[in-house]
Amino acid sequence: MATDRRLQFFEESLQLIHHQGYKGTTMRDIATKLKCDVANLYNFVKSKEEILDISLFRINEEFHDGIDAIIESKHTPVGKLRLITQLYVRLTHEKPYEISLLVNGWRHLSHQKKKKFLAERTAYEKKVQRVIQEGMDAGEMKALDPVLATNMVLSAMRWLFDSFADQKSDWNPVEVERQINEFVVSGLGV
Amino acid sequence: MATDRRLQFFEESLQLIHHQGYKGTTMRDIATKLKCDVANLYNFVKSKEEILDISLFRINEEFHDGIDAIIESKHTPVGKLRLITQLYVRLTHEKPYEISLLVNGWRHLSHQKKKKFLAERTAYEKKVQRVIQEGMDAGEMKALDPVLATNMVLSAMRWLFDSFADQKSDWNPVEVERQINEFVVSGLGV
DNA sequence: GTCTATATTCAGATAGAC
DNA sequence: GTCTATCTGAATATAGAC
Repeated sequence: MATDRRLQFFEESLQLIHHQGYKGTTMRDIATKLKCDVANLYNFVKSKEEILDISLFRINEEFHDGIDAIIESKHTPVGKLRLITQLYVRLTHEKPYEISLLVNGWRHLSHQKKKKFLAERTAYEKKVQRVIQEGMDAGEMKALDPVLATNMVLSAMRWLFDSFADQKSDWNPVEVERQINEFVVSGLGV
Repeated sequence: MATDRRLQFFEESLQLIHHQGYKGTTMRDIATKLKCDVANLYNFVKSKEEILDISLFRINEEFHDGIDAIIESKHTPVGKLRLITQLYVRLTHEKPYEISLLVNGWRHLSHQKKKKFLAERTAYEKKVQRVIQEGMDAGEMKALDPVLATNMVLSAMRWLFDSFADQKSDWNPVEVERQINEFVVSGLGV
């Protein structure tokens, strides 16, 4: 089917981009993987840039929608933080190559798109920061610098996409999530 | 002086590589920054690849030597882990653009060099893992998966190079290190 | 160490036939 | 949707004069 081919095009592209980087992946590399000619690829996107744009902003929106749902929920700050790490682990397990774009690929967006991405990223980091700040105010978490604490929590999970993308690793995502939460919650806990 | 120019060449190169990526940085970009012609750059290195090779393996060795000194010291596992995070924060503060290579740039090493780098990195992650394992065995740290715990601890600091490289941020590295240790030690603590 | 060429290769993208 | 052929620009690197 036509859309199957399109789907395969995006899948193979993102895998190559993860392993070789965006600039290190050529349209020829992708065509070779799909066993077709370079010209074919332009049936699916009108430029190489579109592969990055479309994939990156789609996963970005999915992640941010998830965070918003959690923040609007009725949970304690610690409970919300648990759900946020759970969301991140689940998304990363399901779509490691997409998450790879949020970690590394974004640097190669065009100037305007990069500005948009970074503004959104900052806004969502602030939302997580607010959860942590509330936890500190409520005495549920120890008083660290909230910016620093937010960076540590989010960064502590930023190796997962690489590990989930790797065929040789076979973490159980539920167990990973449980242990990450134990680390993060007691790391911030009073 | 001649070596000044060479030093400046490496500094500007690494800054550009940090911001634009290795493949995204051209010899032309570097020449423009140095206000000289592209041909000049080949006075300092015989290829673009050498910029990466030389800088990356130099900082790698510095980091690994530091870890070895800590591991051979007479400290408890928690004490050693503290010193390792302290070393990482200090190095990252002093040389954010070099650390950027260890986090991202390594992917663009040639096949053989990449193999060598990854083998060394794995070996040193195992050394840190052994410290954490000893902490768990001694009852100083809670029983998490040691591989997972090691990844979380190291990954939790992996945003610092980006922040230290950024002119707008002005973290106090000593205070950063203190808070990271509080997070990490109580994150792993029983 | 610095420049002015210039060789060579490779990348993204398009035209047009089937 | 697929191919062949091709354009255009850009990138690494070198030769050789000053």
